[in-house]
Amino acid sequence: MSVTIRDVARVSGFSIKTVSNVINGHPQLRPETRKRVEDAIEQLGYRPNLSARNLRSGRSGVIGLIIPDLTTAYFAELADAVMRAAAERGLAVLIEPIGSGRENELAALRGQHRHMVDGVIYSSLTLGASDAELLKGVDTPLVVLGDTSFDGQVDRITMANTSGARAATEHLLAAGRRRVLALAAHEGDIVASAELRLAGYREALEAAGLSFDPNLVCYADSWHRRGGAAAMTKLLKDGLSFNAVFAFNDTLALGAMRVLQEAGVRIPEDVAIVGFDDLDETRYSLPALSTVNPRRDKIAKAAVETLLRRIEGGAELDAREIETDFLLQVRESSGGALKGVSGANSAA
Amino acid sequence: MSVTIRDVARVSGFSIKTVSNVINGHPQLRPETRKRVEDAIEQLGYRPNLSARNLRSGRSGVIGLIIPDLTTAYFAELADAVMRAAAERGLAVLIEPIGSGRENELAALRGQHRHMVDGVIYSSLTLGASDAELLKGVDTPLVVLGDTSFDGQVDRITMANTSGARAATEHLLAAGRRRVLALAAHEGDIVASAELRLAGYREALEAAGLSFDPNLVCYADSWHRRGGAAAMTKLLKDGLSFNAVFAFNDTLALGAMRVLQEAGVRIPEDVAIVGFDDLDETRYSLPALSTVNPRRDKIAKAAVETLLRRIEGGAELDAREIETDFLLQVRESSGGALKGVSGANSAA
DNA sequence: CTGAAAGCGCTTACAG
DNA sequence: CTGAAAGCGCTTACAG
Repeated sequence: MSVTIRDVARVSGFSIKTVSNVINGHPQLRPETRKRVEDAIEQLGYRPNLSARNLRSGRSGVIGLIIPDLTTAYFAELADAVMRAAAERGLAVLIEPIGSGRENELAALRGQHRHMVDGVIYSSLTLGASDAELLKGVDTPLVVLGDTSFDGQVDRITMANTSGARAATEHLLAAGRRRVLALAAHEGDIVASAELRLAGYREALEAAGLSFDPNLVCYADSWHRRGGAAAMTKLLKDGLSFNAVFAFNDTLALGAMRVLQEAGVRIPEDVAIVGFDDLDETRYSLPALSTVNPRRDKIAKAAVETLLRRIEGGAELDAREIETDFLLQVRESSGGALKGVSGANSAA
Repeated sequence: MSVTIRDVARVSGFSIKTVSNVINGHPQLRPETRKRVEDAIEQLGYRPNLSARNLRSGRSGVIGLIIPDLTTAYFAELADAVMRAAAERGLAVLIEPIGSGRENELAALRGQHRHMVDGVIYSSLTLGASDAELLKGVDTPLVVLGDTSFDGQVDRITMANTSGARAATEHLLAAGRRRVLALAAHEGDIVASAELRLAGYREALEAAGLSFDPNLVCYADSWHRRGGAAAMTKLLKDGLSFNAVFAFNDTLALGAMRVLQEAGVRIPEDVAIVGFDDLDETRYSLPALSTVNPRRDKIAKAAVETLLRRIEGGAELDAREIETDFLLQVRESSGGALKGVSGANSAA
């Protein structure tokens, strides 16, 4: 019923092979031939059948994206970025939300969609360095997004946790704040990124000649708004003194900011705040939240490119690790008038 | 290189046809035959090649979901629900975020992924009744999610806008509040749902014997937090008197609530608030937001079932319109102790 | 540059 | 119940 390459061949007067050459953009074609074939394609409304093409080529043109869920802003925005990057390379994305927990993550690696996709981008929270063997055993091309190193055994894209955190802290210190609270969380196993961001925080203190005060490091019991709010409530009750906050992610920052404001603390006059992630909503909070933009666009692009390279190159290829740069997004919560600061790009 | 049905036939000692029968669960098979084939499948680790199956059957097992974007909480949660519903029917979902604007929406109907999907679920903001012809012209099976009626020409799933809004308003009135502000927005062309919700609001007033006061209907200039905040700021400045707010969506409610609290208004003591959508974050706001749960789970399930019916039944089938029910989710912002109220289910 | 033919892995009438 | 064969629409050596 639908138009096939055969119809195009018949109408254009050329062979199937020639039509195929036109479709696939082979260079050695007489312009006139190309033109006539294209006219026939246009006239018939021909579109290649992807199932057939895939059957032949062994590819599907679809990549998988494994994330915990789509309702957390962070992952929704990550998915959005990956879809855009994939679209640019003509790929479609099949999202597999797997819920939280280590078992789910492991199960996803053997998921049912594996046979529909050419490769998988896998945003992992719970896998650790000791799982490198496991990941190598996966026969689907795989790129991991995450902060845990797998000793160069798996393709991985990561964000500038340490340098981004350092820049955020330095920005607060540069404004004259000397008591910068570090607000982190333990929940889940995202510990890797918390450690890296803490390291950046300490680097900034050191560079400024300030000593590290463990009392200024606070752990919320979740990475969400509520966790940030609860932690800040406790800190205020305890009477801790500080004039700036570097929260390890935006939702912690938003929760903490909320509690500070309810307590009559002015932001940024009394306490300046910077978050991490640059979620869309940070632009709309009151005041707008300063934050570290981890360049999800670049992460997504690097992930897609790396996956494509792996799909084409096969398992023998050496694993690649890429760390993208960051952008310090200065908004109202930490000053306002300052310009954004660019981060350095480093790769391993 | 990979295991094919042929290998299974060889190892099991049966013909390809018999193996195929086992895979596709045909009933007329000797248990022993089935067992031996299944053993061979197990032993070889055979998995059907979907491209081949799709080429043969003309199906892909993938459905498309067209939404404006994935970074808006509402659509992220909708996408999540659709993926769950699809997974239950063995389908994968290809999300196509198309940005906002009528042109993008129209373009998406002819999108490049159309040939990879068996059908499309389309969450439309800007299409109107006059576009029914256009939608009928789409040759891909299509189910629309939205509040605009297409005169029964297109399969459509919609939520209980009017009865949900009525229940929300009645809940506020039942608590003794007599000046209930209706907070809506104009932006985009989501006007259809705004009108339906306003109708529910008016029904509730009427049923309670109260007259409708146009001054209590307020339009923000966007459906987002910021719009709700700006509108509420203006209302407070104008000195409008009210003791309850029914916001037409959750983000408007959250923005308004924020401004009220900053102005020292206690919630729910001074002003009770109810939103619409039951976004995940409403559970974590301070206070937790009461809201109308539009049962995205049911909407998604109905959409997938209806699409499957259309895919199998073809274009001759009569179009189906389904309105799902709702659940009033009473939380802290409007009282707290009250139980949730179930909505009636109606279908056209 | 172009044509005829094989084959990707599967399902499904058609015969037994 | 089961087997041999055709064909879904495409790409790609292989010959010209």
